[in-house]
Amino acid sequence: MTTEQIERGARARTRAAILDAAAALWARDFSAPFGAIAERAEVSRSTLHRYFADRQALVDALLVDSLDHLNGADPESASDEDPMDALERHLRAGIEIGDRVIFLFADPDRFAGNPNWPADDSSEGLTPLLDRARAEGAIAADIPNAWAENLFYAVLYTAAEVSAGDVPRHMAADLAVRSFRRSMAG
Amino acid sequence: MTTEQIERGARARTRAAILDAAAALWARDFSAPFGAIAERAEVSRSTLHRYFADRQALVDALLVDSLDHLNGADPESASDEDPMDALERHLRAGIEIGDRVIFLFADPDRFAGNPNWPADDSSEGLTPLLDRARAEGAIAADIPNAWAENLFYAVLYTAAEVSAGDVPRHMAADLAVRSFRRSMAG
DNA sequence: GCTAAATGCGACAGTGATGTCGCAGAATGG
DNA sequence: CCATTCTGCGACATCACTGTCGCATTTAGC
Repeated sequence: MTTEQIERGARARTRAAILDAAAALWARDFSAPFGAIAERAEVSRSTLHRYFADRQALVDALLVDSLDHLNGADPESASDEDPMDALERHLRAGIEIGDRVIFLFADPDRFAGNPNWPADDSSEGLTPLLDRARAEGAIAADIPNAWAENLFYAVLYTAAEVSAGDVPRHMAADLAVRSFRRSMAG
Repeated sequence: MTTEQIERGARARTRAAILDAAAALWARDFSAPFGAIAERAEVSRSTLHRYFADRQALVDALLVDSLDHLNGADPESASDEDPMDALERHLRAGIEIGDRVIFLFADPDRFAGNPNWPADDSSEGLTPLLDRARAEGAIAADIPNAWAENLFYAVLYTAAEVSAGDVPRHMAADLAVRSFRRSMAG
């Protein structure tokens, strides 16, 4: 390969395959060993180590990659958009990349202390959208953000879960949206 | 100790303490080592091994114990009880034993192939209650059991999760009940 | 076709968890 | 008070995963 920083072509594809494999396995079992990830990605363990020197490197890379997926799959909402519609888009986008989301949120303190993990101050994440939705009455006043946000990801998680079974993904997504909207209603 | 099968007294308490410790740790990290569980249970690793010969033995014991908790904490509903009320009692009972529930349902195929894991045939688990609730109109006709059941445990999981934080347990339970009932409404 | 990069294979030592012991002290029950 | 049981401590071999090599082979670029 050339000396450029940004990988592309075959190398980028291999890297993506490894991240996909890691997300798929670590979503279910965060203790899945490197060997299993390599096998799933159809690379040798040696190659995996050439892309990611150690476990921490792969965890970090998958963390930022998953966050990119989550944000990138869902363009920022216009400030005049209905916040509940924005949440719905965010939910549907998340279901499309289920493994990444499960990896991110399966264990709430998996990335505690990781500099790449977004701090959960009130200006980040879902909070502004939830606040706006509550101001509009789409979320009942007595539902705290902690519950709304956790339930959001639980519903997302469930949809990703169910669509791995016999419920088609689009149907799971519809059910998820419907369940979340009704859950939040006052 | 005598030769009786059923343990009681101090030995039963030690056993229960170990199971509690395992549930608490494994709920967050299933790869938590035996040493950590022993420490949390305030027993030596040797003693832990005297109660449960190997990891699999403890996993199995915790599985059946958690299922017992889940079912036992919730007396069978009278057949004339409103099915949605029965589900609510089941949900509230589950939240009381959050760690056990998280341990049971954090990874849907953690116990795949385990003979103690209830087969998901339609005559078991929540299915009869869900069917009755749907017949009464408390659950919309177009919500499949797969979604209802998975969402039930997701809501339960979320309540257990949130009540480990700054939301008091009774409030989390109320939010969970409310969210589930509204999610299912037609 | 030639060169350089990328990959697979196998080996290696290091590490942490596991499961098994024996022994000595503490707790328990008659 | 004595015998039995339970427990903690530390040692031990074993195992699986990890991270690092060197070398041979394949692949890709010019």
